[in-house]
Amino acid sequence: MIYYETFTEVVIFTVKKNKIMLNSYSSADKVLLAVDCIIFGFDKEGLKILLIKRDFEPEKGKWSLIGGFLKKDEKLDSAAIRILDRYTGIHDIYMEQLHAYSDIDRDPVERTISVAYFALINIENHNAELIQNYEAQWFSVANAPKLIFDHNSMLRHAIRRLRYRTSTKPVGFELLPEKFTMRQLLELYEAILSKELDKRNFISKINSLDILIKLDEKDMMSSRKGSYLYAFDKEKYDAKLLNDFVLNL
Amino acid sequence: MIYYETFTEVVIFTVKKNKIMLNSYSSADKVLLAVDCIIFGFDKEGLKILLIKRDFEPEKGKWSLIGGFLKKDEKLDSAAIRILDRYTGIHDIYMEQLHAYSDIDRDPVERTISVAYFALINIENHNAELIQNYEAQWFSVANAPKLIFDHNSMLRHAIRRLRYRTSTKPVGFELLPEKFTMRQLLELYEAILSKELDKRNFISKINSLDILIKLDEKDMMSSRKGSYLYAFDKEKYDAKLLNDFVLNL
DNA sequence: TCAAAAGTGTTCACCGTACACCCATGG
DNA sequence: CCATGGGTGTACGGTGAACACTTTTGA
Repeated sequence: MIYYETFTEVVIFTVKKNKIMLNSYSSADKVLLAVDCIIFGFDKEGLKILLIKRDFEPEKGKWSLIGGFLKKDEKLDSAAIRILDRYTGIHDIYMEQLHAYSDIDRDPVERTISVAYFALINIENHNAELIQNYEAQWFSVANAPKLIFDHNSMLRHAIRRLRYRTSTKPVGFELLPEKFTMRQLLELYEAILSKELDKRNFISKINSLDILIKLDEKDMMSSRKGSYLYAFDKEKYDAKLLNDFVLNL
Repeated sequence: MIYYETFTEVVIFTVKKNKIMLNSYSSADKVLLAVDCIIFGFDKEGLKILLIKRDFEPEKGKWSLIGGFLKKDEKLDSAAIRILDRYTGIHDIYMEQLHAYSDIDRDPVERTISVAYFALINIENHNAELIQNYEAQWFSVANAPKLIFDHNSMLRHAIRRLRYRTSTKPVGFELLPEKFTMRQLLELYEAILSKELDKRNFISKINSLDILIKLDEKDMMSSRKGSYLYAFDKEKYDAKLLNDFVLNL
């Protein structure tokens, strides 16, 4: 095993002259790598995020994103999936890497770099187990509490990304139950974009995407007339997730 | 100092009962964190990237992005700036974090996570020093060589981001010399988007952004008539960099 | 019969796109 | 005088945005 003072110039020259095979970057600093998940959900009250209460010092009692550390033999995507599963029992959902946060003192306990992920889940499918088995709790995005470290900044970042995603992917649907009404879909997009949308324009844009199946079933809860339920055409939906896609709302 | 088996559940419960202040996440794995820079440049031959020849095994003789390791007391943005400066002498340029790459075996020497950055520089301003003092070399993006590790994938990713950035920021200008012709600007955008643009439409869109100053000077090199040189209106330009901005080409 | 939400089309303004000709100059 | 690149304007179609009335039915 060979050790060098620093990588880059030193290593390059030393090795060039001796033609030695490099088999470690031993002298480079190693750091803790955390993964934090911004988990969005949606229900009739609006757009929400899932938080846990930090139960140890420092910052005990404050709310925090769900997070954990990357393991040696794991990639970041897998760590995000593992951490989400551990805290919520949820898997197989939409997740996307957001950004790496690396301010020196962002975590007062120890120098830690954090890679944030954001995830979309539908609350209805998972809420019961969540509340019962885990210490996680849903908060309205609009009035999220103060979070530890730089988590508020991650959240802001994630909301921006989520807004952008609405124009790029049919991402909103990840947040709804299997069957949903047009009104729910509309309100979801309104919550994400935090602006009002015109019902007629919205519906015609959505229909032009051609990814919805209008069911024969009606939801009778919300009105006397009842409103049709919709579901995704899974195949067309997945195609849109992969291919280019534009939706201006 | 207190040690725990793993962070997450174990730590949470142990500490809760004893009300001990946590001052290290000692048992969590630490990893090497690299920073790799995709550096775009532009000249009359088109869009280019700056690469260095890896001069030690493994992968000796192959081309590589410019990279290095994050130091303990440095944030990622600073590392990217430091690494770029070390290899090129260039600083004060546009840089943006791209993505964290973490496949287990992406670096055969040792487990390394890499955070990629992309940067835009104008070749004319820096070329002389670059070629003389450093082992870096410009390659046409269109026929970039095979790169080590997952660097080709980073490059693809960076090109996609750069294309998107053209619609979000007046980013192309970072790549041009201080004074430039409309034709140069057009060709830059054509190179980035790798498609032909209509000269008249392009010019009117650019003019509508209201960030250019038409100089009294002409470039007589390219034609008999000569073509006007332009420069940025720095203030308006910076405002556009910060604020929302849309440019569909 | 009325309250409450569902459902449905049209018009207008703007923007992106396609497209062609004259200008100035050096050789 | 002519070859070369520079510079300019218009017409069309599509899309986003604004906008209002009828339908259904349970209470």
